[in-house]
Amino acid sequence: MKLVRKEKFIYEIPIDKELGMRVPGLVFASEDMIESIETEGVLQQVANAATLPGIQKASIAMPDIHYGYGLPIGGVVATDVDEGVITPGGVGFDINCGVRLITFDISIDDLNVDLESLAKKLYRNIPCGVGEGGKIKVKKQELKQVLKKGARWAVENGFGNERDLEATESYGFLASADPEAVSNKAYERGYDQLGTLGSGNHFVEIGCVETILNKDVAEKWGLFEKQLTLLIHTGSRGLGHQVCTDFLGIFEKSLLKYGISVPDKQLACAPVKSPEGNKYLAALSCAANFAWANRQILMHLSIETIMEVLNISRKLLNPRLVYDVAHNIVKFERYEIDGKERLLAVHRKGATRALPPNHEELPDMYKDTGQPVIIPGDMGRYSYLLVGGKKAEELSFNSACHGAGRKLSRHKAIKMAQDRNIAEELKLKGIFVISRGKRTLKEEMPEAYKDVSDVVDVVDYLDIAKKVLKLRPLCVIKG
DNA sequence: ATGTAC
Repeated sequence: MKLVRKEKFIYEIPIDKELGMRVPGLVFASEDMIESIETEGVLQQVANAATLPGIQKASIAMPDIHYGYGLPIGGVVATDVDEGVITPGGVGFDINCGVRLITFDISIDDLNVDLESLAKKLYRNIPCGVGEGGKIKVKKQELKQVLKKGARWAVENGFGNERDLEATESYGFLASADPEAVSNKAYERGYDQLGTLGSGNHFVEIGCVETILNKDVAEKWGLFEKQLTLLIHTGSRGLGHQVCTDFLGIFEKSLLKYGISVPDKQLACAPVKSPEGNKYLAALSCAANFAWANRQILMHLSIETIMEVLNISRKLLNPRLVYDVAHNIVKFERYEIDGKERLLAVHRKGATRALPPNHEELPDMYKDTGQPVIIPGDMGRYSYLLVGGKKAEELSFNSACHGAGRKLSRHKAIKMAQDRNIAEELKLKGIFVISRGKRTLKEEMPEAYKDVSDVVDVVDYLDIAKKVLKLRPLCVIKG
């Protein structure tokens, strides 16, 4: 695949008419990253996405990009709502997979419990693992309310407060949700999965602020060094997975009907303004709302556990949600294209929204600074908090990276880890990890990922999002 | 990511 270096950290895949590319590909990465990206057929996926009807400006790849279903994970594709398509491959199976960061009014110097007992208690109280349900069980009518209201449903049912909604992307729900668009099969998978973690790269992590990198913003956001933090990464579980599966099937059949040809079947799509496209948007929004309710409940369960173990009141602990971001989603957003304002369906698949200062969609508390952008790394090193930058609109439809990005496939990681005891290795570094699945820790070992610092450096340099602080993990719960 | 295969 032809790749042209345009300037530092910006590479272009020129338009290949034979392939049917409508726009170029655009890759944000360092020279070192380009080498690993080029080997996996990932760039072919970036080019394939550029053939989608209605795509605007470029098929965009973030520095944490890696091979995915249809489109790479770490991709941004914006299509015109009137002339373009919507595609499940551009969102991913785990609809509204995302991450939220919570801070506490407590320094790790004042922590009077050992981390191991905190990890054990969290593991006991957080349902985790593939296919696992939790204690919260809802019937169909109630689940419909969840799908309609998102995080608000959780708040109305005692899991959090109004301020949490202010500090959640889209205030924790998409109004385009229609519970009638969701299949019975998806409902079946959702009844007992509210407030559950799942598996794979999902986690609940207690950590602390290691280094402040932007004193001004950190101060405005009330963050300080050695501050105790909570990071939660999960999505819409089986329900969202089923919604994705359902519509991949529907779109594969409707391709012919709409005369759309795609270079890869996994790019199955439909016009945004078709009955199929509308229904996918309605169902995807339900799954997104389920995920926001899920993270809201998980936050509540985690905070209750921390209060119990630390034997501290809520008032003293003072849990505060910094922000909740979605990194697998499609959103309708307005952008100026060739001097004309247009409504675009911005697909972010493993990409985080990064709104710059003064953006109209920002809540008042983040108007002057820009949006908090949360970038989790691997469980053995660190994670980052950034803030939306000035070049995000011009370069990436207000999107940044979403994590460290896989360096090894799950299969390769397991093979390489062999008989190693990853939990024991991390314990030597002072990080207590408990996982339900035997293989999960091998798949998720630090070496399976790029160094998140290198990834974050790229978006920081390009002013897509600027670094605010670095977090360090202390105990991690995984599925 | 995922009732890791319907």
